[in-house]
Amino acid sequence: MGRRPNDEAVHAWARLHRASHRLLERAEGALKQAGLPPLAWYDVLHALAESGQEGLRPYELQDALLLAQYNASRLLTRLQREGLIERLPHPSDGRGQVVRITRRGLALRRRMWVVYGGVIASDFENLLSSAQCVALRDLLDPLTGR
Amino acid sequence: MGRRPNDEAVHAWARLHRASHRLLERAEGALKQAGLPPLAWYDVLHALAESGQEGLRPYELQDALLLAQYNASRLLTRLQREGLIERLPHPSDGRGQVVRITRRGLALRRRMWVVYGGVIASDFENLLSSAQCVALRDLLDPLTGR
DNA sequence: TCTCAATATATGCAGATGCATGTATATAGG
DNA sequence: CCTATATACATGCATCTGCATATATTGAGA
Repeated sequence: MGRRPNDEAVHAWARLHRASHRLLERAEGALKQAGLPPLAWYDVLHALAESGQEGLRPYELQDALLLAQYNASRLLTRLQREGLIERLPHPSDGRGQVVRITRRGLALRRRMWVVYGGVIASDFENLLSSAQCVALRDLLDPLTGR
Repeated sequence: MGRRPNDEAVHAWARLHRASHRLLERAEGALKQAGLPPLAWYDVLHALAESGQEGLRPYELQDALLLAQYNASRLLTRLQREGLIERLPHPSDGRGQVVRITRRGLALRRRMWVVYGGVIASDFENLLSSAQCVALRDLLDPLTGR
């Protein structure tokens, strides 16, 4: 574990984080400029929309979105306060709850995707061919694993 | 700008950010566990060390590290408080200052690199061949530009 | 059934961040 | 030289985040 990384690795490492940082900044900026909430809200709404009316447990959202437990808890509180999600007590597990997206949440998700998807299209897809996207994905694949 | 991104792009986008997020989390975790300051401190110390005794203007650091102006200002305040850098009034530009790393700063940078470089080696270089690092870098290159 | 460790979620507090704005100096145009 | 605008940096305030810890419930085993 105490090894020294070689130059190629260090440069690739730096570029990876720089690219990610810049792109996220763009996306956040575009959302803000459109008067919309931050990306994290979209991620939650998207995951919940995909889960259908089954909804998700908060800990499932944590895992899916790489959120810290306390961040998930408070993020859900904010979304709930805006009427974008609902939190129901879990029928069989008294410790937990089930989170579901509301119609308002679905509507906001759609409005956010117009902006968010637009950034992905113009600032990302625009600069990479489809094959490059696949190649990038394959290269990053081993890094994503846990 | 209002276009819809295709699937390959969306997946690659997601993986890029997920990989970056996970790796940074690892690095931050390793530093914290070693009782060392966060990555942002390393980035500043590294940039200043590279700049030699010339030092850098705060706005140069902002550009190099993609920091918001107010973040840079406060980050430098913290580093200064710990004696890791010094801020001198700029000789010819009365608005500005010159930031230089101290010997303490150089020493901390070295200690941080042992841990940080170790993470890069084990969690990144370990999973990608040298050629893959180069390929990754090339793919990300167009995304880095401004 | 009682106890204990593990799991699910929430929260107080301190520190970090974003946003708007403030202060000072520099530079360009008349 | 004077004024207007741009640049460099700092900061008050509200929000968000991390960290530690609290609360409730479940499940496994004695």
